Amino acid sequence: MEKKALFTKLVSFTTSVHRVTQELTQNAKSDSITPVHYNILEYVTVSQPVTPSEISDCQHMSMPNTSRELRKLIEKGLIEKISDTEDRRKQYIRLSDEGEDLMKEAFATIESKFLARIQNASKEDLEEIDRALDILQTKLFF
Amino acid sequence: MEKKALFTKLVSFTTSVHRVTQELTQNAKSDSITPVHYNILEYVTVSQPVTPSEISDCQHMSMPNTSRELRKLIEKGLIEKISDTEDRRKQYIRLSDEGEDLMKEAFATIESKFLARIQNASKEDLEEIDRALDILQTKLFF
DNA sequence: TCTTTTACTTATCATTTGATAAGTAAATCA
DNA sequence: TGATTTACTTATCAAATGATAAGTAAAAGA
Repeated sequence: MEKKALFTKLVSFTTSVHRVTQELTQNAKSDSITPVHYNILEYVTVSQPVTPSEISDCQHMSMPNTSRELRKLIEKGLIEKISDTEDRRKQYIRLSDEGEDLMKEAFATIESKFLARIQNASKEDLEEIDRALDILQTKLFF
Repeated sequence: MEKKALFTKLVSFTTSVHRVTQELTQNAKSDSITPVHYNILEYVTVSQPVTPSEISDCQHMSMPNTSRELRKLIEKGLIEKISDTEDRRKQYIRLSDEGEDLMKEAFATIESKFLARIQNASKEDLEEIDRALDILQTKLFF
């Protein structure tokens, strides 16, 4: 069946994506940052401001553990907590200036590795890649 | 610059891939299997037979830790170790029958979730997805 | 043959992560 | 107003993971 073959292809594809992502983010994650902390920071970076609950949901982490890790990140000066003015139970998390710097550096490292990876791609290749990303983003990884 | 935009697109794409992968493999990872063990088993499944050194390289795990985790998986009866007949320092790891069963079940769970995800896709969509996977696999995630 | 290298193991310790119970304060509901 | 729910915190314990030192046995090299 065709869908079965597609599934097999998907498995090796996601394996490759994970491998390449790991290669790209290797060393980008500044030392003294654990994987969990990096993932939280990455999520906050692209979605800020976010609530602890959202982080908990998205990172599949219990609220107590999320709370603990956020406290550690605050102690490291990488994120800030802001109370909601309307609902005082709610908190918003965003990067501190120091956190912004750290993530900017990380993304710069990742980007330069990415550019090295596609340096031999032609203009047509890049357009194909662009279109392929759009297709998979909308039709498979929504 | 166009490559910059492509990089931004890649970042949100890989984020989506990770999120969806996590959704698909959720619950597929039988309980009593840790993330590290699951990753090792997945790697062994698609690449067996593999040596401990290869697992160590691929999973970015030190040899001592790899050795320990493999011992645990052997104790659980999920993998087997076979000595190389030519080079007696070398070992080969492959799934045991029990391990095969476990991974078959895991992949079946993942596949059914995948099928549910693409159930509304037309034949044309599936062909587009297929082509897009090929393009990205060869031109970006090699 | 002697030295070095390779492949892997054992042991140990610190840190991270996961899980659970219990608690606070604010908002919502009835 | 009193009960319930929501959002989050604190505390604690067990388990998983990471890092390092030291060691074994076989192969390869000089």
